[in-house]
Amino acid sequence: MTERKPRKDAARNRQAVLEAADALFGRCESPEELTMADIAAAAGVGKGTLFRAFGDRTGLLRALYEARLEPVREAVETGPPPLGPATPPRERVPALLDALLCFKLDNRRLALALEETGSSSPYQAGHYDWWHGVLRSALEEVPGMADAGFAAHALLAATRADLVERLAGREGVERERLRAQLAGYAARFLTAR
Amino acid sequence: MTERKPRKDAARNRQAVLEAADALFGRCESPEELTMADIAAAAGVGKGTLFRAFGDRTGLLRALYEARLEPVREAVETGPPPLGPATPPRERVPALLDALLCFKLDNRRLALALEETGSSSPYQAGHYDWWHGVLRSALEEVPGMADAGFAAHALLAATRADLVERLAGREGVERERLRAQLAGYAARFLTAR
DNA sequence: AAAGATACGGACCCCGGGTCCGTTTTTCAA
DNA sequence: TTGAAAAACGGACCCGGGGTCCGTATCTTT
Repeated sequence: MTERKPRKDAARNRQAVLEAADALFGRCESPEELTMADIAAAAGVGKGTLFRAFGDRTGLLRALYEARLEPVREAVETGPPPLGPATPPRERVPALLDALLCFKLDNRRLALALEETGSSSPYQAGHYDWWHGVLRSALEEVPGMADAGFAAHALLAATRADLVERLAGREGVERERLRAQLAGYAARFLTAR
Repeated sequence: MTERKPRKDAARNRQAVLEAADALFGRCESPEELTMADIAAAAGVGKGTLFRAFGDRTGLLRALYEARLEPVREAVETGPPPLGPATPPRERVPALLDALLCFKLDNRRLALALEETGSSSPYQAGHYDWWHGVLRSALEEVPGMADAGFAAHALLAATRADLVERLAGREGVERERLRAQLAGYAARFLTAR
């Protein structure tokens, strides 16, 4: 047993930081102008505390992201159709992509901040592998689907945070239109052969 | 006439920097550990010179990238099939994607460095818009293709530098296999309906 | 050849991520 | 209840890298 329950103040501060950061990311324009010191200040906490709780900037971003993602993850793993595991693949694949797109739209700044951290992100954040695994297995069940692994990567790439930011942000494409476009793209891919 | 021809030493130094940086990016492991000071030193030049010539880090990266891309650009704009403009779209689209993939494979570090600069890159680097324009017009000529603009974005996303880095680098997928996978993906998308 | 224009280069500035350590709070056993 | 050990606090501090500045060197032009 290497688990020791954290001290009360530590838990409280961790929570405060999470909430403050969450709020700040929602407010700010671009995520890289949001400094660790800012977040610490907003949470009423010292920088040391922040780094002790999350290790580094990436750690904090990941924790935030993970918390936000949790409901989606649950819906995908144990929820009802069209997201849950009981859905037939031709229906589930677009549903997964749509859920991911909506998630990125709802968490633009955060996803952006996380995906542009260090080299070969977001491919080393745990959730990517999870998404890839789920999508891949769904694709594998589609008759005539070759290279489901690569296809999963390629489809996921269509929801990259910076692409979403460009389309929804800079070009002003509305949410529903973007969802429709992605759905159309996925549908075309799925109906092939 | 705002054009004035540059002084001889300026031109020489610019060239030296370009060559030094090019060599260094080929050699180094990950691009973010390659500092401006390093490049200046390798080129036998002061930091000031480097920044005067290229503005900032991104400027240098762009100049390098542009120089490397030039031949490809030419092949696409005025070359013979399957890359050139005379190619029928169903053949040209995969050819374009393959050329882009090969380019990224041949310039992994550089592409990586450029794509992870600042927020919403690489979508603000000029060459992206160019690729997107070319691919989009090719797709528009495919019968039954809806939303060619989005499709172009999505297909381009499948060649993102960090994805290529993960597949070719971390997972060790060989060049030919990766090309085949991308080709298969594109083919499936194109033959739909 | 000499002066005006342009470029050089490295010391210097700034800012943000990350660390350190003296102080404070919590925990827990006696 | 208490006191001492363990854990957390927080902000001054460090460091490295991008970018600037300006006195000096080089080129260009007449």
